[in-house]
Amino acid sequence: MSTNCGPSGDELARALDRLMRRVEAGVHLRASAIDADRIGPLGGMVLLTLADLGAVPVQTLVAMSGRDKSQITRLVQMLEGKGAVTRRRSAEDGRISLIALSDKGTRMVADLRRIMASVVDEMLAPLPEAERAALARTIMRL
Amino acid sequence: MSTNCGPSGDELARALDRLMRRVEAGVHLRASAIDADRIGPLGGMVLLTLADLGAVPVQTLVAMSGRDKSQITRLVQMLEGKGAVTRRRSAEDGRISLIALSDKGTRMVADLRRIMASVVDEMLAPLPEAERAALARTIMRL
DNA sequence: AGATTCGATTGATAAAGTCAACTAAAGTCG
DNA sequence: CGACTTTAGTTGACTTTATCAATCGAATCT
Repeated sequence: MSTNCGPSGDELARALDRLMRRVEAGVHLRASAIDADRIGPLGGMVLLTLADLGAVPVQTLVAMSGRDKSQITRLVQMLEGKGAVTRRRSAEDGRISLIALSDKGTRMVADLRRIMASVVDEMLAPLPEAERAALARTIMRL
Repeated sequence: MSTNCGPSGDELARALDRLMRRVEAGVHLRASAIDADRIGPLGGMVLLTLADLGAVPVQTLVAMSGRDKSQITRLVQMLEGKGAVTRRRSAEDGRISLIALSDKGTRMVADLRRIMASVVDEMLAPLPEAERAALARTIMRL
């Protein structure tokens, strides 16, 4: 498959890994500031996913997060308890309960994104503006 | 300077966040395949950090990971128990114990990187080769 | 020296994650 | 239709990971 990829594939993965570790650590350090509602990192991840996808069944959140379904069930219960998400039964399929952001959840996502943006900004500060823009365009294409 | 940044800063953060969530989920799903030695995701993170930095005190790993020092202490004990890292007291400062990869740990890092690279490759497959190279160059500059 | 700071570790406890068993709604096929 | 299998989601028991305060010993500071 990747026969003519040369060494760049490995290099890229390594660089991306390093970047991700830095972002991860940065986010983790600011966790207490970020996570005022105590929804945890996975909770934040799920809210962001919901912001991307709209109302989805639990199983979609399972697929997008790669976690166990029981964990997602309990996480959604917690988020519902905190008023961050709402659920309604699907009309077509009675087994499915559709999860969506509430107004409060939407506000929480906005906060999350603001803080994430500040972490990323800080991390990408050394890059010239042009390159940052190019990076944004490239990544967004995925 | 950042006043005329426009929406790109936020967009970039959002795109990067989405990419990271995907990589995270991809890695999580392959966890059982990746993590033959059962060192956990944080264990892998620490090994990769050690591969980047060489022999470092525990507190450096704390700073790089953003976790609690006690957690890192126990993690290092576990990694030492599995033969992935070695430790020796610093000659200059007797409080510091320097952690470094063992031969086995180095092999584990190679494995980790190989699998990470395959996940990333798969994820970046839709990009044309030229853009992937540009991306690698940009990220490596950080 | 005595007090203090700093790197690292331990203990107790809370939170997150895992695995198997279970309920109920859909789909399958005689 | 009515037994069957499958699918979405939930629950229970349990393991692992993370957190927070307290501690220990080696440096540092008057």
